[in-house]
Amino acid sequence: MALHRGTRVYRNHQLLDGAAVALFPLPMCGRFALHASPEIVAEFLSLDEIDEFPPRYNIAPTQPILIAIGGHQDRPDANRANRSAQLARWGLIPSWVKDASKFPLLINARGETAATKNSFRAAMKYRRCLIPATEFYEWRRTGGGPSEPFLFRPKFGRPFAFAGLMETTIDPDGGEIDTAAIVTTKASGPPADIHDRMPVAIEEGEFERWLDCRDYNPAGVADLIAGSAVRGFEIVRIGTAVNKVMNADPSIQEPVDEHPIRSTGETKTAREADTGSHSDDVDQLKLI
DNA sequence: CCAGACGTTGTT
DNA sequence: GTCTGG
DNA sequence: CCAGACGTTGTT
DNA sequence: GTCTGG
Repeated sequence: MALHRGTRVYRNHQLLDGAAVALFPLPMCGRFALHASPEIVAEFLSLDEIDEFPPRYNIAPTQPILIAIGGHQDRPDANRANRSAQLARWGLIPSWVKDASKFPLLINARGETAATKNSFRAAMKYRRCLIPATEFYEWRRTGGGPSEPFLFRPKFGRPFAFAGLMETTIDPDGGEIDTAAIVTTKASGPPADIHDRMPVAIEEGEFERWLDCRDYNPAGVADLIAGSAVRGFEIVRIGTAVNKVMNADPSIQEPVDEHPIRSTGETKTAREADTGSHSDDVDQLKLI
């Protein structure tokens, strides 16, 4: 690990007059939830079948996550995509890695560069996947104080899907291990107030294209990443209980404030529309 | 040619 | 400060 | 992503 | 396996 750490420092800096200076300003998604029923998720992803799974409110790196793969309609009778769901460890391990313990945890892949990186190139070309979720979490770093957690949730009750990359590797015991990472891009709109990076979400109408690695190469899906916007979400500040992975019950999602501090999308939130409470939040309402 | 990295986020 | 575990 | 460890010798 | 640095 010392090697990697040293390398990172070296690559991000350049020696000028003997002093290390940053070459460029280094401007995510590290936690999410999935508590829709398996039936809803299967319908959402057009899966023929799906195993049971429990509701999870605090999914963290290294844990198993549900992913959907496949998608080319190679069955003549298929009007629904030929997809399947399975579990993968969150933290992608490239197939050529000999000792995963000496390799950093790749929970995110930068969408801007993933197609050219050794670690992601093959997955970007051959093993794109979707990662269903019902909410995700982001932390806002404040000056010196503790970071504040925020919940990003769709304004209308439906799951969404992250753009994911999947890889299969062989563990020391000879067993196959499937791993996955979430694709990220530069944050824009309201999410940018929380964090510089955000996960890429794929619209339902584009599931097929993202998953179909036979007919669409990385260039053929680049627009899904570049044009990604986290639309139709509201962003609410939540308590710090989410910080601890052990805290995994629904209460960790309870808002701290009365209203969402931000909303993404074209209109005011459903919640505000229902209650008619515009008030202080309206001027903070920003559109993507 | 061989050796060694292969990544993201964040920080200052 | 840095690494590991979840 | 955050939280929590970060070590050795020896013993049960 | 493939790329970069030396």
